[in-house]
This record gives sequence, structure tokens and C-alpha cells, in this order.
Amino acid sequence: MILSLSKTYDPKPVESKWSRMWQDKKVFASKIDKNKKSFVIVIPPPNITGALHMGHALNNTLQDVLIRYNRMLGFEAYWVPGTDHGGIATQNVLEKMLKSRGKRKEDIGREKFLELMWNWHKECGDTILNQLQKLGCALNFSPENVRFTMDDKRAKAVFASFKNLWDKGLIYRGERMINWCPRCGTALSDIEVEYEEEKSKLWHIHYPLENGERGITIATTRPETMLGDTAVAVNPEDERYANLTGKKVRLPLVDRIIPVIADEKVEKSFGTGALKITPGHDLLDFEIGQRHNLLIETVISFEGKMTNCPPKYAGKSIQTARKEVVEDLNAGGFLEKEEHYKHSVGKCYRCMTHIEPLLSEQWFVKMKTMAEPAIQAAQKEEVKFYPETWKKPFIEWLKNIQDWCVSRQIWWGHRIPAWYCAKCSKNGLIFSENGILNRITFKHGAKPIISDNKPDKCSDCGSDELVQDPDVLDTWFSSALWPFSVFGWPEKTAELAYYYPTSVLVTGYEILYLWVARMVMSGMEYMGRIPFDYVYIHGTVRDKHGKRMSKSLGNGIDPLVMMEKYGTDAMRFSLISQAIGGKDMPFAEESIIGGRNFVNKLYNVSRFISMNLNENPKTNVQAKPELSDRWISDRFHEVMQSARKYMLEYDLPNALLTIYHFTWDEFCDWYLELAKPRLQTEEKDHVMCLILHIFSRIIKALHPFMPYVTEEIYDSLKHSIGGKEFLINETYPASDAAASDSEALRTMSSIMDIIVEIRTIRAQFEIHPSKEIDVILASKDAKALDNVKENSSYINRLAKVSNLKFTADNAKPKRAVSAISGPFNIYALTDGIIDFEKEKDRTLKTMEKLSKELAFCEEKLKNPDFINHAPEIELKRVSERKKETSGKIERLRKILEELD
RNA sequence: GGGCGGUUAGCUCAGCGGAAGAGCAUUCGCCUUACACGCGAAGGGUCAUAGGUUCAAAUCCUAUACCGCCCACCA
Repeated sequence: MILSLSKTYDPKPVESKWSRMWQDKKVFASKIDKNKKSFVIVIPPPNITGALHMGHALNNTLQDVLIRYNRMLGFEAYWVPGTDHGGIATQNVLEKMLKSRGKRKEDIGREKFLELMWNWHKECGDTILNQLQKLGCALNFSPENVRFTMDDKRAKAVFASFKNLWDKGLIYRGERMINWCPRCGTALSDIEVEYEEEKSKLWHIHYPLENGERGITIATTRPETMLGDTAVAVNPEDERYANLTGKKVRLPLVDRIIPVIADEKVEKSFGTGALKITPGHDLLDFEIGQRHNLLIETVISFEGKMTNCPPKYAGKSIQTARKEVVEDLNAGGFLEKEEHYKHSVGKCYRCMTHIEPLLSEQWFVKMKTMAEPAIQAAQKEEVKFYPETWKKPFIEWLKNIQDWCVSRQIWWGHRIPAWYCAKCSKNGLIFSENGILNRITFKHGAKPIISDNKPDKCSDCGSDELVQDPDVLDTWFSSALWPFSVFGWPEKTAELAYYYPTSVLVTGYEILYLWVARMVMSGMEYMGRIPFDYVYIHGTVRDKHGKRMSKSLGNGIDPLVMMEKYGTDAMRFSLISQAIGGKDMPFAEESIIGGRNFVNKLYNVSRFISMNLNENPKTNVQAKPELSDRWISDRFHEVMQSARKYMLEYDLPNALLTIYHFTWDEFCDWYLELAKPRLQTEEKDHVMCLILHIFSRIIKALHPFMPYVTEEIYDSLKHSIGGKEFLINETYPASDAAASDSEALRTMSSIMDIIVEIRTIRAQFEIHPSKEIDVILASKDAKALDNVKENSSYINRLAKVSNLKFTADNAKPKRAVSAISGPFNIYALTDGIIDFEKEKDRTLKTMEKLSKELAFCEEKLKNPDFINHAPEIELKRVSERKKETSGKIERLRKILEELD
């Protein structure tokens, strides 16, 4: 039936058929099986912000390979699916959608907005799961199996974690200088700020003395913040300013009198050596301000607008204010210099808006004590990194960890489970209207009630006027619990006991700190052990020029379009084969073509097999395996051995490429070609048996990498070879215990070499491929000659030789073109007239090469240092090569003589 | 300012101590009934530079140059 099928593989119907089938039959479901060891991966849950991109495709393909492979090794392999609510990022998506309809979230209110968010979660979550399914992921997508970072069970985990940290005093509320994104309207943690070089200016501004005399000149990149300056600082060692320290200067435009102070943190060499101090809007300034008891003036609001400043600037944007302040300073004669200056500017990792350091009351988690066990685990390699290079930065980051700001002033997320009493002072709160923010502040000394449900009444005064903290938790707070929350923690479930710790976490390095480090810390904190044995870190998929793919650059490649165009297996092949050493990969669409061609090759092998398969093959054919049979079996054995070794080292690309090259370059190009004539003889069933045997194992070996085409082929072969319903339930091919048949390998390779030599002659002398020629094979090595003679049909077939003669006489016949291969002289006899010049050229060229080789060997063997220091095996190798080469040279010389 | 990676064939990258490899591209010849998404053959590299270690270095070490990432409160 396959006979009638197209010569090229059509992935679409195959993929939709199997992906549906796999789900319907629950092939990827996992059950607790105490007799088996588990192999577990929890998916890095994709944010429900839209469609999956190339990075997701790579990340999930790699996981899928590991899951399928380990399932085939006999482990109870379980890949846990889920999605992440994605906090700010997801809220931004919806806000944008609202905006396109001319609305803001405040117009519809928190409750309605959250309703929309949940609808979006359903819609987008389904899209993502569909895409993962298309990618072929061995995930069980039954609704009850799919986790979400904000579903009820995960909410319980989040509360349990929060409560635990609170009870231990590791979570606290405090007023700090935090990173504020004015566009998202929320605080961010330190690692959520991305720094980017920007061209700017360094403005030199003169602050005159109180009495109007020459004062001090500061340098700044943020002139607009001078409106909030409450001091000027210089280094205590700086002699230039020694006489000014302690004096007062007049702040231009504002007319505030501020002191000149001395602080060690000021760099003498930077700018003018004098630093304007704005404690309300800069972290360093804030610290210096604390040390010197300076006033804090807030001149930038949470909306990113000027406030509490001369009316002229009030309400204006930072950019506008900057421009006007500079103009006004210039007009007033205060601006002394404007230099071009490049510096790095902090931006929001979600919207790339400039970050404002602002003073704000937020929730923080103390990290130092939690980091310690994680550092230990990494150092003792309880958790291992692939590639290892990440171990050091991982540990260093943990060592320098700062407290984590976990509260976010957005609506989408886990609401902070803290309740305040509107009445009493002990648990009380103060509401403060602050622009768009409806901030809550503790009353002095008050403590909130930590509860996941609204408490009936205040534990202190009995009032029922309890208000929940309006903030939500950082999305990474729930992600940090993922490896055990997915199994029902804090409940002590059977799943948790069986599946935790998981086997490997597959992720990109960009979320190593944001996510991986926090999982390790919380794994240690709550489970008492690491959440995964290995962290397998891959690179970033970039565009073909190495640039980051992004919507704004328009250089993104959509994996769905690629799957549609070339097939999923082809895209997976391309991604896997480039995922080398955790390095970034420039990805070009053309690179998928190679994968598509390979998929097509496999498909055509299966067609070839189907075309040659007898309805009722005689199964008990007892035929002696011939050379090519022994050779291919042996090669398969070697290939599987090395593929398994690569898999053990998480070197997926090399595992795949090893099988790929074997399949294409050896099985197809040599073995099948040699098998073809045998299919016309009574040997046929026997040969088909072997072909099926090898090919079905190739298909199994490739299945983790290319699940669809292999499943399809396997299915089409099932009536001949039997086997399980689905490939994933088969056993991964082992390297056969059979002893390596090195003689078969050697003989085969010398025959292959002879064939290549004859083919080269044919190509060079333009002998038409269909024209058969006569060849004489001469050698003094009788044994070698015999070995080849036994399998001379291989040469007949693959080099198109009609008449092959063997002789011990090395003499070159007239009208022959010659070549040398191993111990053989090859003489190709052609009817036509031979271009003797060409032949001579060719021979001389070979001679030159051989002479060089001989010289090289001789030189080495003459070198006493080499003889004394090189290992035995190397010595042997070189002297053997010398012997072989000089033999060849001698034979070639005779041939040359006869040419003249 | 610290740390990490890269520099190998026209392009994208493997190799990481014993005489340079793959895919794509190029050239030549083939529709050889599994596959032109194919088959056969060929051309193409003083492995960034300079030193060093070694009998032997693309491979190890040290500098230099350029490129790229990550981390860091230099205004």
C-alpha cells in the first residue's frame, strides 16, 4: 500500500494522527510504580502571554528527547505539564488589549479585570498546550494533569510558603529604595532590572555658596533630580574641596540651602569629584543620606511624573523636566559643561521602561540564610550543572544574594495573604492615597494577620473590618515552589514521595538566578533536599546573524510556521543538532532543510522496505550472514554504544548526529545498495530480515529525537516485525553484546576504499555512470586479495565493474588507468583512448602526497626525542605507516615507469 | 570594574594533545525503478596574533587584538 504513496514524506497528516492518538490512549500518563525508578522532569511552565517562540521549541524538544529516551530505557518517565500565570508580563498583555479598546484596567475595576485575566488564562493556556502537543511533547494533556501556577493546589503551596517564611521571620515589610517601573506601576526585584548602555550626557552644574559666591560644581546624568537634592557630597580625602566641606550651598531653581558633606563613597576621580545627593531617587544617595541624617525629598512620583517641586515642572514627565531643568540652569548661568557620556541605564525586564529607584514600603524575603544550603548543595554537586561552567556563577550569585522584594503593585497574581484591621492599632493600617496607588502602610508597630482566607475578626480588638493587602506576590515566588508544588506540596502526597526530587531541569541560562537558584533554595528549605539532580542549561536561539529574536526587530522565526512548512521532526532535528555545549545558536530557516531531508530519507527507506517485503516471508531462512551483514551489525553496535554514551553526558546533538550519519552514510549508501541485488535471489527473505532488524532499531534509536516519522514508519512495519503499540514503550536499542567483528570491519573498509578509488577514476576520466568497465586488482598480499575476492560482487555492483580480475602480478597492463589502495594496485581498463597526460598528472600528484607522508614518518622516526618519549603505540603507528607508505611508493614508481 | 565564552573551509559550526571535519553553498557527472528533499566525485583552511610548555599543539599555558554574554549602586 505504501507503494502508491508519494515519493516525499508529508508530515501533516502523520503528525495530527499520532499526536491525537498519543493523547487519546494516554501514552504519556505516568503511574506510581514502586518497582521502577522514576525519571522526572517538570516543565518550565511557559508564561501565558501568547504563543510559544523558538526558545520554547528548543527547550521543550530537549526535554521531550530526555523523557522519551528514559522511558525507553525502562524508567517510569514523567514529564509534568503546566503553565505560569506570568504576573506582570501577562497583565501587560491584557492591559494592552484593553487599551486598544480605549480602556484602562482602573476603568473596569479589579474584580472585572481579574475575571478577564482568568478568561485569558483559559484561552491562552489552551493555545500553548496545543502548541506543545504539536511539537510532539510526551506530555499528558488531560486537564487534571495540567498544572497552573495559580490553580488551587499551587495557591495552597504559595500560602504555606508565605506562612512559613513569616513564622520564621524571614519575610518582612519595610521601607526601602526599590526598583520601580513607572509604566507597569509596580516594584521589581533587583534581578528584574536589565541594564543597557545608553548615550547620554554628563551635565556639570554649579551650586553657588549660600552667599552667592563661587561654590561647588557637581556632575550628573540626571539633572532633573537636582530638584530633590538635599546635600552635596565630596570625598573626605579630596583636598580640592576640603575648605568647602561643612559649608552650605544654594540649590539652583529651588533655592534650598543644602550642606556640603564628606562621604567616603564619593569617587574623587569621577566627574568633578562632587556628588549631588538626592536621597529620594538614588540608592547610593539614599545610603549616604541615611548616614548623614539628610532629608528625603521626593520629586518623582510613582507615575514617573515630577512632583513636590517648583510648579513649573510639576506634573511633567521626567524627560520633559530634564530638558527644561537643563535649559533653566543654562539660562541662570549654572550649567558649566555638557559632555557626551555613555552609561548603563536600568530598564524594566517586561517593558523596557526606565526604572526609577524610589523609596517605598514593600514585602521582602531575607535570603542569606536560605542561600546557604543551596550554596552547599551546588558546591557538593548534589545538584550538577551541564555545562559545568555555570556552577561558579551560580554559587557566586547565591553568595552575594540580597533580600528579595516580593510584593508587586499589580492585580494578577497570588494576593499577599496579609490582613489588616481598620480599627485597632496593633494589627492596624493606614491607607494613603498616592496617585494611582492605593497604598497601605502599617501603623507603627502593628502586625498583619497572615491568613489565606479573610479572618472573621481582628484577633486583637474583635473588629470585623479587615482589609487584605492589595499587592500580589512576584510571579517567581510561586515558580520557586514549582518542583514540589506540582506534586501537591504542602500535602504529603504519594506523588511527592515518589517523584521528588526530579531528575533534571532543562532551561536557558537567562533564568538561572530568577528561577533555578530560587527553586534550589526553596527545595532545600521545604523538602530538605535539592529539587533536581541535574540542571541542563541550553543556549538562546538567535537569528542567523546572532541577534536576539524579538518582536520589535521583526527577526523572529515562528516555530509553528516552521513545523507547518517543514514538519515537526525536521525542526526538532535542526534544533537538537545545533544545541551544542549550551551555547547560543544562530538559527536560520534553511537549517531545517537538512532535517527535512533526513526525515524524507527515513520515509523512503521504509518505502523501499515495503516495496520489497513479501506477503508471507519465509522466516526460517538459514543463510550464512555475509560480509556486509556482519559489518553493518557491527557498526550498529558501535554506533549505539557511542550514542548512549553521548546521552549520558547530555550531549544530545552528538547522540543524534552519530545515529544520523550511520543511517545515511553507512546503512543507506552502502548496506542497502549492496543488499539490492541479493533481493533478486533466494536470499531475499533472509536479507529483508536483516534490513528490518537493523532499520527497526534505527527507528527506535531515533524516536526520542523525531517522534512522528519514526512512529509512522514503525507502525507501517509492525505487521512484519511485531512490537508494542507505541514506540515509546519499546526498549531503546542496546549495543549488542556480540563481540566486535574487527575482521569484518577491516575487510569491508578496504573494499569500500577500492570502490571509492574506482569511482574516482570513473569521474575523472568521465566514464558514464551506466557504462561498465573491467578492472584488475593486483596485490602481493594473497590473504588480502582473497578477502576481497570473496566479496568481489560488492565491487562489481558499486563501482560498475563487469569483469574483475585478481592477480599477484603488479605489472600495469597497457591502456589502463591506475590507482593504489592499501596493498592493492587497481587497474581500470577502458575501451576509449586514455588521456595519458592526465593519468600522469594524477599519478604524480599521488606520488607527491605519498612522498610527503613518508618524509614525515621518517623524520619522526629519526628523531631520538620522539623515540625516547613517545608512547609505544604511537611509535608503532608511525612505523607501520612508514612501511605501508614506502610500499605504496615503490609500487607507484613502477606504474610511473610503465607510463613513460 | 569583575567573571565567562568565542575567534577553524564562502556561511553556520563540530573537533580540544598524535598529520584538519560536518551541514549548507560551489564545481563536475548522473532521472542507476527507496529517495533529485536523491546518487557519485571534486575543489576549498599557514585552525585570530605573539610567545611558551611538549618528542608532538587547532587542541595545554601566558599575553595581545577583536566579538559576544553575565554580574556590579561609580553619580
